[in-house]
Amino acid sequence: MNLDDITLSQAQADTSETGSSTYSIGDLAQEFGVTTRTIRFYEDKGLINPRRDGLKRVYDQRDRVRLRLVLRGKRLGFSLDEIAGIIDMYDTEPGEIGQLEYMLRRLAEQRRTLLQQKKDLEQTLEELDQIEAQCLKQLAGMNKRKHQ
Amino acid sequence: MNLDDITLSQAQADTSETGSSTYSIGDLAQEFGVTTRTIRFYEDKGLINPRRDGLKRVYDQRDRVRLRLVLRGKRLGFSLDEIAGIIDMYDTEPGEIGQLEYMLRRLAEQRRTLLQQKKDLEQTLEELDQIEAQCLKQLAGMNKRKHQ
DNA sequence: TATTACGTTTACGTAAACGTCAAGTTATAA
DNA sequence: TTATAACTTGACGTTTACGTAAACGTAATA
Repeated sequence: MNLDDITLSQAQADTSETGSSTYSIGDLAQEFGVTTRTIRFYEDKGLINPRRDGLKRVYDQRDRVRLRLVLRGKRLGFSLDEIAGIIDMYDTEPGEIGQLEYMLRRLAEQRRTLLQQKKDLEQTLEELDQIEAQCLKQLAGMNKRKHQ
Repeated sequence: MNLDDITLSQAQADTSETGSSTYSIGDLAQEFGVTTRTIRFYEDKGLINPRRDGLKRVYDQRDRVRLRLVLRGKRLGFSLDEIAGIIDMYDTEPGEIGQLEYMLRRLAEQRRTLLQQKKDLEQTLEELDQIEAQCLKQLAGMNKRKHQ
């Protein structure tokens, strides 16, 4: 395979992070380990809005970042609706003063949720440690008897 | 209302954390802010197994702790199936050595998941901070102009 | 004794988040 | 030119996690 065989989309994808590269739906699906159906579904829910080249969806860096945010939100257990609300905060231009105050309240609420999660997370991790210690102790005991 | 009006279940519930008190399904529902339907559903999924007094479900401390674990798992975004797997680790008596090693592998995997979540969480919190700073800056600018 | 409160099972309904065809278009490779 | 790969839009199916309604039992209260 020589250089002429490299497709345009592959070449552009290869500019990686830096340039204003674009991606096909398949590119993103592969990169993030999701199906194209999933990505289209997110578009349906208004989470991503790629440009079109004819019919085909063309994703740019901004779309890619949005997808990354969606997937991170999912790993944190948020619903797509909640994620939509969160991502909106990322790139909403808040015009009036009321909007700003509303946004600050939402930020505070979101922070509360995340801090509760952090507590839950740390408790769970501690408990895992205890269980693991128990297991190792048991295992050590069994090895001892085996070697007697 | 005098002391004779206090029902047995209320009196027992009042021994709070210490004693080997029992609870009705309604008691737990109220304490944890879920519906009785939810609690029965968790039982259906094998997450809780209360004793019975005739037909009525009677929950003890162990059941209560289990419910607490389920709800914490939910706040962390796990499915009920995943939660079942996690809770099982809490009170499984691992007899043989193979079981122990299997459990250690599961613990390690669970830890990986939680640590990824922690990363996601901290990133998100940082970004919230940035957005909030932006908001406050905007707001400060608007107040300045207003007082000129 | 009738009502109210709380409990039970059974069963159908529902929203979310996709999976899975089907049927067609477009561009590149053989 | 034909086949293959990647894309498109429906549209129906599926799993999860309950909600909701029906129809009934039981126990304390008015």
